[in-house]
Amino acid sequence: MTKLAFDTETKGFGWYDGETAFLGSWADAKNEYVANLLTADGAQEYENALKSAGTLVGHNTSFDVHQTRATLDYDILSQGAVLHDTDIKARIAIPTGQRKGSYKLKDLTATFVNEEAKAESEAIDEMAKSIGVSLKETPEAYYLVWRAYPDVMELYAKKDARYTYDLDTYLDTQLDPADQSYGIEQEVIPILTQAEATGVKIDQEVVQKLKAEYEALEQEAREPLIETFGSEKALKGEGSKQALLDALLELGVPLYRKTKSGELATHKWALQEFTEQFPILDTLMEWRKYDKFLTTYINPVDGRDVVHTSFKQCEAWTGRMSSARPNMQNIPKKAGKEARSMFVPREDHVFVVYDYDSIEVRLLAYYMANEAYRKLIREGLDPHAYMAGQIHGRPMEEFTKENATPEDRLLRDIAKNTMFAISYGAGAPRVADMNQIPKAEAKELIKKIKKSLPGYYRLNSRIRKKIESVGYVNTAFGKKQVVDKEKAYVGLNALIQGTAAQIMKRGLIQVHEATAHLGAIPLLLVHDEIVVECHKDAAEEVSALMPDALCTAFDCDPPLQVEGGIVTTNYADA
DNA sequence: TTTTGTTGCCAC
DNA sequence: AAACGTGGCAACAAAA
Repeated sequence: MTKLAFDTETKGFGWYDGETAFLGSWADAKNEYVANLLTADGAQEYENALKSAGTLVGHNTSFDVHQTRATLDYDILSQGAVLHDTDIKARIAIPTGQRKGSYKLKDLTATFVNEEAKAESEAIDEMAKSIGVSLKETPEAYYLVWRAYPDVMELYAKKDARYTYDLDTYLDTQLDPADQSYGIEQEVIPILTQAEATGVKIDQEVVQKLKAEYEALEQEAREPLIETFGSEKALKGEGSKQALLDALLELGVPLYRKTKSGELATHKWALQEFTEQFPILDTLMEWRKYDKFLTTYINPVDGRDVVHTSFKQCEAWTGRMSSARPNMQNIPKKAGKEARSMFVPREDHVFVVYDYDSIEVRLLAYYMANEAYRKLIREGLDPHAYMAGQIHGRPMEEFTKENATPEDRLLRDIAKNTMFAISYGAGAPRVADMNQIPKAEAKELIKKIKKSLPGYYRLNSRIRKKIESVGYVNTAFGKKQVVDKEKAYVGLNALIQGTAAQIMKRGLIQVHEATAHLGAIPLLLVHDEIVVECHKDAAEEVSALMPDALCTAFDCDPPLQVEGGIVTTNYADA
């Protein structure tokens, strides 16, 4: 079976809104081809070419699959061809940190395969300018450029397919055989594509209810603010940042924290310590919350039946995924968790939701290789209660969820927060902030926790040495996590988070393998959480299969564990 | 005018 | 001694 590289030229990102493709191009080992997808003949020719391939290579393949499905009503995934993606392959073979420059097709090609690629993207820019459109602003600009200069655009479309083919060939020589990462990514591609294509159903009734509710809350918070500040200039509109600052200083709020650029900061960390003396600050923070809720979470779903997010499989250098347009990975859970109730299963369907239980802590225990700490977690004891016990020199039982007094419960939570912060490489100032304790105390806390983690120093110095000598650490699956030598303190985080991200991807693959025959479709991936949609009749079976599929993604001591189950109502109840 | 940067804040 | 990591996005501000 032949290998083909393929590409589509499109009118925009909104394939689900009819912003379809107008050109399809493809390349085999020798030749390049292009077809006008707006004609029946061209569309057929493109479809036939795709169908003939045993291996298909794209750059950001998911997007082209969506475009092809939307334009030709032909689903590449149904054909069973092996899919490759040069964007993802490049990010594995030449990791972020090692590569300077972007992972765009033409940039990669110019660096590794053919220098003239760079000139072409500039030439398209020029053509766009000559007809007065901006490629950045309006994706439809590509269409307009094609209409104005069809021959040139068609030539470039063919070249894109050629570049993709040649880049793929080159990248194959750069993949490290000891690194399993690309194989994992490759299997994830079609699963994510299906998730994007299916999308998540929105309950408009709930959207409208929440919208009205939050608009009222916003109004309610706004009034006292306007009264105190003298006008609404301090809230929104031109000059509002300065106006707010002026108003707060006028009130006598002794702001002192600085932003990155040296201005006085007004973020919640800067405000919270003065709320007792100036209750209006609480109102301000509330108002911001309502405003954020409306603009960021309500707007993108207002009036939509289904949202189709776009997953970026390897965007983060740690290997984590990200989600955009809209970002489905930062829907509020604590602050305004009602937002999640807008996302619902389709009729007669349910969500089956599972997430890995404390995966970072488990991986930390695994890597520290200390039997006592491993055992603690293996036996299901609370590692944060243990840590609180170590810090305060008391038995851990006094800090467990069941036994702890409210004060001790607080101490346990501080220990927990600090654990997370440490694994992210945080220093004393940040720990002091998040726990609302003095900096000196935070420093002491960090020290005690590190000392109570048997094997922590050994692990950390091993990671630092590795970074200093080769510039990266390897995840459990061999992925290179390039770490700046100046910032070696993030090495532990790179290892833990990178490994966790890959476990999630393997879990996703196994869940798909185990449940696809039941009609289950993974819809959302939120770092350590997976949301699958399936018919209610299949729910029990899917739910029974998922824990094992997820937990066997990586064999470690202590073993992985998940929690979750069936949700019939909405995402908020997960 | 358009583009790019900054601030603040949501998630894990 | 000091250092929190990864993202996306809205709104505003400044530069081109």
